[in-house]
Amino acid sequence: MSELDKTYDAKAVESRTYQYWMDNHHFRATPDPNKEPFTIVIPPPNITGSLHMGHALDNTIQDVLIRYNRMLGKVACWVPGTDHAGIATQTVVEKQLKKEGKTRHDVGRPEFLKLVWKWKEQYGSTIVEQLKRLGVSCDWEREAFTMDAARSKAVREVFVRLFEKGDIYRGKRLINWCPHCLTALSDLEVEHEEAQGSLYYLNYGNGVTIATTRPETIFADVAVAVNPTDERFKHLIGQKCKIPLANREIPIIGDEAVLTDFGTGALKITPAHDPTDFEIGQRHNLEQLVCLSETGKLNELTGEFNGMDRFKARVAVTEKLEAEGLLVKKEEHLNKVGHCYRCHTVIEPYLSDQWFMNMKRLAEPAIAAVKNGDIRFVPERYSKTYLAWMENIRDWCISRQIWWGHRIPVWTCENCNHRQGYTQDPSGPCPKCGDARYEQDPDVLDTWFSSGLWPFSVFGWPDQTPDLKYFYPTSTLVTGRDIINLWVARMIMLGYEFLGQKPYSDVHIHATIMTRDGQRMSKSKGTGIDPLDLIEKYGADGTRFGLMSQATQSQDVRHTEERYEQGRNFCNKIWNAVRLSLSLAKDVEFSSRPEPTSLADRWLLTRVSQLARKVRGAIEGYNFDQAAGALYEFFWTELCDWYLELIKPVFYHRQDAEEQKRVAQCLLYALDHYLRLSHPIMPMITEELWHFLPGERGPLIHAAMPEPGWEDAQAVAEMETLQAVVRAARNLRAELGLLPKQKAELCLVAPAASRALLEQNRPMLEALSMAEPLNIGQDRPGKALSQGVGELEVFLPFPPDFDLSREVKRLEAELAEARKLAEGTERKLANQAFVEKAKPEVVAKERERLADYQERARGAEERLKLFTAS
RNA sequence: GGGCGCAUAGCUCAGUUGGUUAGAGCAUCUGCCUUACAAGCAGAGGGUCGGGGGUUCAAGUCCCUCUGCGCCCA
Repeated sequence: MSELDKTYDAKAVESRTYQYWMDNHHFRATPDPNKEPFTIVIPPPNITGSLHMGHALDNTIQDVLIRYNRMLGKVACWVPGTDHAGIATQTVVEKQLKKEGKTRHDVGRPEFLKLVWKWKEQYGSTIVEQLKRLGVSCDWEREAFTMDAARSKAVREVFVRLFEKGDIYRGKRLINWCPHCLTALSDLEVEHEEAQGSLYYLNYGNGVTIATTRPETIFADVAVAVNPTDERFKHLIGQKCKIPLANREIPIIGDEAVLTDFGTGALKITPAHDPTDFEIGQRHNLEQLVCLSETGKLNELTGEFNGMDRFKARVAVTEKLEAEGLLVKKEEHLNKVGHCYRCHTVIEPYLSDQWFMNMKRLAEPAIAAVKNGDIRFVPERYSKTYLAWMENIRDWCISRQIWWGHRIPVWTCENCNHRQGYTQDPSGPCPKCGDARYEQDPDVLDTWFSSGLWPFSVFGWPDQTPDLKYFYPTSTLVTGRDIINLWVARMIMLGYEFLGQKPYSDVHIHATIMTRDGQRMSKSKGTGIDPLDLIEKYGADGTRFGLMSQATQSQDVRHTEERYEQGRNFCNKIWNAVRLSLSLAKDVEFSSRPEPTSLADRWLLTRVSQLARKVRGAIEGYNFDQAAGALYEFFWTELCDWYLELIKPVFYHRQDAEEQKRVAQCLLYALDHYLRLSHPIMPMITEELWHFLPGERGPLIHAAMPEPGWEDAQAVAEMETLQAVVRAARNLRAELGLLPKQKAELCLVAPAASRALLEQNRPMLEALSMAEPLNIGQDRPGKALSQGVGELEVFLPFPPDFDLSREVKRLEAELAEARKLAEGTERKLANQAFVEKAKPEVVAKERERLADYQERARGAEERLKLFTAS
């Protein structure tokens, strides 16, 4: 293999590595009965979308899981795909038409759909291409689209089966209507926002004053309701009052749903325009009068206001009421108003014929699954969000009055009105009357209907494909909390209903990435961050590392660019350290069983093993920040700052070929393990470097994930002592203002027992603390700076003109600190309750600590005497 | 109104089941282009863990309460 480039070029590394994987089909997942599957279905991004930070985080997590499990030897299958995004896509194409001065009705349904498909072919894969820049290892040969033939087949099958069971039905109900998009929406597609409005008090005669936020709907009033327990009004129940302006008499009824402390306690009932009123109306068998049109304008029922927009009408009606003296008063009022999730228009509760799915029955097994742990939310708290929704679930309005989407597969006979669902377009006569004229329902299905089938539709269901048998149920779903009910809940319900099994075992809900000041990122406000810009600046591996280092189990993380910069710097560090290592280990063969002879080697390999344990545990527990943190700490601090520095003398200043080989093999072994452990998070740089290591190397993407192995606790303890000595020496050198390369005499004073350790590691100590000469003994030198390290002491002799008072001050501080700690510990141990009640090992530890503090205090005191005595 | 979450160094965040002197990155200060890396090296400073109360031998961690912020559901 050729030489490693002198500088790390993320762009070059990333494009050639990704190409290498693609060319060799390394992402392909094929069922293998001898192996365990590990499966993830991607949350399909909208074809209208472009990559944002949420996608970047979501997909990096999925890629980490997929790559990790692939390296565990499983058949890792990550199915990618996109969602047709009904309203969003239709709107995009309608906007295009509008530029030509046309509407979709001008071109007609078939022609319009052709245009949408054309748009999809042209732009629909933008986001998929952007995902590839992140380095994700989806099995691209499995790419699915919610409206392709296979997915459409699943949609029809599900619809028809539920329709035939009676679980999908048509009904006239109060639904959420968007007067701008001109379609029904489900409850979950309405965003409630607080808005400052007014509460109008209107005189309805007969001593009744009602309070309403919507005076423009009085024309559709059919009753006034009071609470039957309300002493003020109960005598009026059964009497009548009169709608102002409309001058229509309506009954006064009693209903427990009326709140006595809201407004006046009397409520006008408009069943066709308010959900609460609708229910009250049903209980009392009231008429449902409609006073608004589909576009939110008042209709002929309102007389002179006919044709006026609902918000203008609110003002106009109020003015007229006031003019006629029927407006009693007007108060400021804060209320929650529903808005369309797509266009932000105020939603109108609207009486309309729609298709609904009965959810109660479907919800049962889905609730049980989460309660009994069959499906696990990580973090666990999100199961509450899910259960709260599911346990109060209402029927799902699944029909949309748009054209782009899965058209409802129900045909109605024009002759006998017989309705039938068809999995394939009907070709024969009506099964009821034999008439050949029937028409398909014009509506399409809610987009979430098809995404709800995603975990099995992507494997070819309803066909019993080998893929379906092997990969379903999938392993983990990774998504954001905003679509737990919208999407996750529906997948679980439909999974149990049609496959009789859960769609996945784990649902990992990751944090939402917010702006720096904690706001939701928004395209319209321009506060969004484009992940592609980050990739451009910091590389995909650097960006991924930055993302993972922030991937905690908290609710939100605020975006700061420093994390990605850290990721980039880290990649650069890895690149350079590998470059140095390869130069040191030149011509050395790789060994999977190196001989860790020196203390440093034993320590390093122990740390490698511990790292493997940490990384595996962290990824398996969805603690990606911990995995990233452990990888960073090991590599930067332990491998680079310590190990590489202390083996340099072996190669630069000593000529022992055997020693060099042993050390190089330990180093290569550590790198080999390290690249494998960090591959899931930083796949491209690691794959590239992997091939530069000596030895037979297949693709890293399919290499085995290291397991914890050989460990030597004593080596770690000894190494920690030596590190402390070196730190103390450097500290003292800084105190004296010595330049880094300036050698200076250093004295280490230690009891005989620890002196052996120091002697054995003399070269390391000399090199890392620039000591020359290095004296190891038991006598304290006179005029020297000093610092205690456990039972050891480090002395740095100083020149004659050195200001003693400074060192005295330093030692006094050291003494005071040690005494303070010792006293605190003494107090603790003197407390009988502590000694009796605390666990024995805690007490024992505290005793050890006390001895250590006392030792330190004594040392500092004695060293201080060296100055003050003379 | 109900539910969930957050508040720890100047900034962004870690801190397992309560148990060393509460950590990291960035920023700051000092000194270094030391033959892998200035996207770097060595050293340093910086926190009464939002306020109050409680449980406990022991609380950043558990309980209650208040304040501020965010999200979800009605």
